[in-house]
Amino acid sequence: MPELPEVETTRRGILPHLVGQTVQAAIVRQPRLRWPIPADLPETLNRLAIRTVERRGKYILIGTSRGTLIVHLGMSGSLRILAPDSPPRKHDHLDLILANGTCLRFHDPRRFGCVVWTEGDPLSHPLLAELGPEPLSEHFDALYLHGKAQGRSMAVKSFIMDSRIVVGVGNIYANEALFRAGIDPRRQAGRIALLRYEKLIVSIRDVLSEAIEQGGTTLRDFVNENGSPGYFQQTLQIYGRTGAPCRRCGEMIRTQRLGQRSTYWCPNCQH
DNA sequence: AGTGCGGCCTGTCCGC
DNA sequence: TGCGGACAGGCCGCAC
Repeated sequence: MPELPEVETTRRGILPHLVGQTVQAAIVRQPRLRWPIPADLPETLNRLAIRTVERRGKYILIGTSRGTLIVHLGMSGSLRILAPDSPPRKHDHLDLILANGTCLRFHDPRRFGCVVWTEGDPLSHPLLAELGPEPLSEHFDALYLHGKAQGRSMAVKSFIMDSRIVVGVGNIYANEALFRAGIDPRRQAGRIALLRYEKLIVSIRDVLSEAIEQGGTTLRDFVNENGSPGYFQQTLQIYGRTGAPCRRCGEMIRTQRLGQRSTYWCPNCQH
């Protein structure tokens, strides 16, 4: 399930194959994603030059001479660079064929992802306009997070997973970061001291950048742009380890649904 | 305004 | 072996 590190890994992987290329054709096999792919997308993209491949949160922004293709991988999506004649497989919903013959292919079994076209400033698009700061940017610091948390009663885990607060912290990394920071995921966001938010900021940054270095976590669905799986799941400290001993203190790891999401914590290490 | 939940999807896994 | 059901989860949109 692509979280920010997987999205960033994908972006870096496809970028050199796309920038400077021209779209020769677009093939839509299944338009019904989270939002339908417009029927005229192939026509719109025809002969456009790709200039940039950027990321905002978990959205990949493919910038062209006329507008931007906003791609979200949802739960199970992937973007891969393929040879011109690669036969499509199940759930290969969209191809962009480039002038040099290579193919950018969007694959997404669960179809929680999206491919949206926008002209004008992509950051002003409704999907992106309300997003919070990037977790790896300097704007994301303890003063900001602590300030935003004032008066908020929701669980801190739900709070850091809110993309208006900070982008790119999905369920796996929220669990991992809170474990590292020693914070109980159920604790109310507004009842955590500045100093502890300092620790949480560092944990979120570390967990995400380590995963980016390693090429992104793989659970079941993620395949990186080369088709080979990542391997960060081996280093997970808390996620999915219900009933297993805490790697730090040996206490049995607990689990509970929090805001419809599986939540894991060590009752001894996290308060 | 803040909070919490339903719904969208399919593949995988488990129990019968 | 087949089958139903639970589960996984990002994020929008809605109801309270």
